[in-house]
Amino acid sequence: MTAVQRRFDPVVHAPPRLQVCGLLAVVDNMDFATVREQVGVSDSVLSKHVKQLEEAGYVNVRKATIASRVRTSLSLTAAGRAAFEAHVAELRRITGG
Amino acid sequence: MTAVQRRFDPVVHAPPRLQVCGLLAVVDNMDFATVREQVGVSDSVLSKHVKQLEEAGYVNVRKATIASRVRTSLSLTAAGRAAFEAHVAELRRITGG
DNA sequence: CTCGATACTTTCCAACATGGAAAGTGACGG
DNA sequence: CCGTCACTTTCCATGTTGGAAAGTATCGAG
Repeated sequence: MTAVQRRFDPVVHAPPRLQVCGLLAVVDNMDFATVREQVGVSDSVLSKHVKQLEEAGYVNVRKATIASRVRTSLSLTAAGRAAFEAHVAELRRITGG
Repeated sequence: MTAVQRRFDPVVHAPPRLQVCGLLAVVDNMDFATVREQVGVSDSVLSKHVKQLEEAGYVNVRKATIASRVRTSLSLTAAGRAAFEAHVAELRRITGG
C-alpha cells in the first residue's frame, strides 16, 4: 500500500528467483548450468523461473556457441539490478535492517 | 539440504507473515488491530496468516478483556524469534548482505 | 542423411497458497 | 433479547509451483 508496494517485488521475492538475482547481482554473468547447480533446482524449474525474470525485463538470456556447444549465460539487466536492490532495501526495512 | 534449507523458512517468507514477524520482532507485543493496519490487510487475511504463524509455534495469541472489550495481542515466541532471525540471516546471505 | 547426445523449453498436471466476501462466534452493553 | 465489536471460519475462484515427460535446436559421428 505504502512504500511496501512500490519496492516490494513479487517477481523477485519468490525463493528460487531471489537466489538467481542474488547470484547474478555479484557477477557480470553466469551460465545457466552453474545457476541451476547453485540454486539446486531442475532444468525445467530454473528455465521457467528465468523466463519469468526475462519477461519482467530483469534478466538477459544470451545463447552463445562455445566449443561447438550452446551455452546459455544469464545476466541481470539494469532494470533487474534496480528491482533487486530496491527489493532488498525493502526487505531490510521490513526485517529491521 | 544445504544451509538454505535449514534456515530459509517458507512460513516466515510469505510477504504478509514476514511483515508481521518484522513488526513483532521489535516490540514485546502488538494488538491485532495495529498489526492489521501496519500490514494493510483485511481482518480475515490477517487472521489466517496469524493462524499459520501460531500453528508453526512462532506467534503467541493472547486475548484479554480490556475496558470490557476483547483485545487480541500478538507476540513472537522464542521459536518465532529464532526462526525469524535465522530467516533474515539467510536472506542476507542470499542477497549478499 | 540419420542417430544419439547436449542443453535447455514447453506442456501437462496435480497440489497448494492466496485474498476477498460473507457467514459465524463469543463477550459485553443497552 | 438485540446489536456491536473483534475477530474466525468457510466458500470460492484464481494464481503459483514443482516434477515428469515430451519437444526443439545444434552439433559430431557413422
